[in-house]
Amino acid sequence: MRGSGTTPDPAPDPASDLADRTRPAALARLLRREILTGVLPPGSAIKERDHADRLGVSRTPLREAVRILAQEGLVTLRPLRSPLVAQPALEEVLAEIAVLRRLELFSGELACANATPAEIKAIGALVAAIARDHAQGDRLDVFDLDMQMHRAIVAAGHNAALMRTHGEYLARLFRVRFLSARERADAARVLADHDAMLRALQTRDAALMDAAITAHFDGLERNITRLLGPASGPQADEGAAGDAGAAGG
Amino acid sequence: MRGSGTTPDPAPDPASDLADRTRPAALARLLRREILTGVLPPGSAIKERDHADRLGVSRTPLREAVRILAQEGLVTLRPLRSPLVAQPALEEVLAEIAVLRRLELFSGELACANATPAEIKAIGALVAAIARDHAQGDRLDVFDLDMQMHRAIVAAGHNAALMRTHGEYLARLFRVRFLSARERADAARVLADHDAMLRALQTRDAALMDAAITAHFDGLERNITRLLGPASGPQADEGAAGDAGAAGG
DNA sequence: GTGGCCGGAATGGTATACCATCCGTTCCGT
DNA sequence: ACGGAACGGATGGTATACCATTCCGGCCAC
Repeated sequence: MRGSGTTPDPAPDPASDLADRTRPAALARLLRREILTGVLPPGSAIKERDHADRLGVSRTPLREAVRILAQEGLVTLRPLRSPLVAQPALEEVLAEIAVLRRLELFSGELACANATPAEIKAIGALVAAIARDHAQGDRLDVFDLDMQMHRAIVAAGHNAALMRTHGEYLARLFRVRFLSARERADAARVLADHDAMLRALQTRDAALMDAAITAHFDGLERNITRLLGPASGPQADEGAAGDAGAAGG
Repeated sequence: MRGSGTTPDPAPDPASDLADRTRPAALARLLRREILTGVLPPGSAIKERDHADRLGVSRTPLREAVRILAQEGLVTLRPLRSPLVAQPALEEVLAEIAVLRRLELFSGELACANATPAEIKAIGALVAAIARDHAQGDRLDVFDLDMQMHRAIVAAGHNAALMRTHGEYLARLFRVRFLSARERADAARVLADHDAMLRALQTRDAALMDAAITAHFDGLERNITRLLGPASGPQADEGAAGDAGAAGG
């Protein structure tokens, strides 16, 4: 394409799937990563000129990238002022988790009703992969696979709108879910939840699915409340996610 | 043709307040209106140069406006090709309605738990206003008030994320909900549903709220399936919303 | 000493010129 | 006569110059 470009643009990104082709999407991915890993701390300004220059692109595509991140909730736009890296309060995060919970509960119902054998099989493979990687302590892979699994369940519901909205909430809560996934205390429960979800699909047991998802989200809310609740209100947890994610760079 | 002051105005941004002032937002509102009223029919291309010239702005803000509409689902973007006015299939519309139903069910639960007396009173006023206007045959006012009421219930749940996502779905389904609202056959049921919702709030009766919302959406799905199901598929219903939308206010 | 006003720098918003890609058409070759 | 490759127009994507607004620092008046 453009000879001069030489954007780093490497492959491994946990968050998004279809973003490969357009430049704003690639920039959004890059910035998203920097936000989620703490390179761009919450509350910091994203000046168009600076970052466009830094990334070797013009302001136009960078601007679009910022808009994408804004709609994902990772940055907040202010008229005539620099966009800021979002700094969601615990209350707002919990509100989003509550919605995500409902979305996944709905997905679970739909999946139990509509999932094809092939989809169930694929989800089973993901569950197995998660358990395997977890045994090896590969937290990042586990996190990625976990997200894939949840996406697969939603996809198995065969509701395009639900998939889209669910994906938005996953992106929005990426950081917070990452923080929760670092907690290994409840690993056994998480794996049990996954297993229950799989069995629910196999037996078309909507009630079991509901229970498993509920347990999963109860755990997530518990972790988040503990991690963000007491100490950190505004100034989140910088170093927390920093080392783990920064590896990609 | 449209009076300047009296925009029906789907107002798809319940959460973000800053939508009024910026130029792309204003352009998006304009284009949204043209799409929903059928001036820009589904499937038609939105050429940046043409519309920018027509509206007397440059391509840059118009481009942003198109992106806004794309995220609302009213237009579909294609890489390196003109954006198209979206042409959702019945299946996709039903999928979105299914999600909206879940969002409102959740809202209903939250509202029953968290609504303040003042909020309940305001919702009661809306219910009364709807009944009154309906008796006078003022369909457009009814439609607008109905949307306000649903928004108010969601707002009474005090979950900002839910309000935002709910607003997105309302905007996305604006046209289809409008079509349904034109049907007066089930008017009595609609009014009964509203009354039941209000009573549910007043008595904090989550089960009743659930039943009322379910009935409401069953009716919506029935209407939509009947209206869009047999004949129209791809080429929707142009003239339908065209003249009616003009009067709003 | 303090408060208000003014001016310049910084920065997002907009306009516009240029480039890359896609599509329809045409023209050549078989 | 038909098919494919090349040309040209149309159109979205990108870069960049310019404008408007905001913020901040310093100056002046009180």
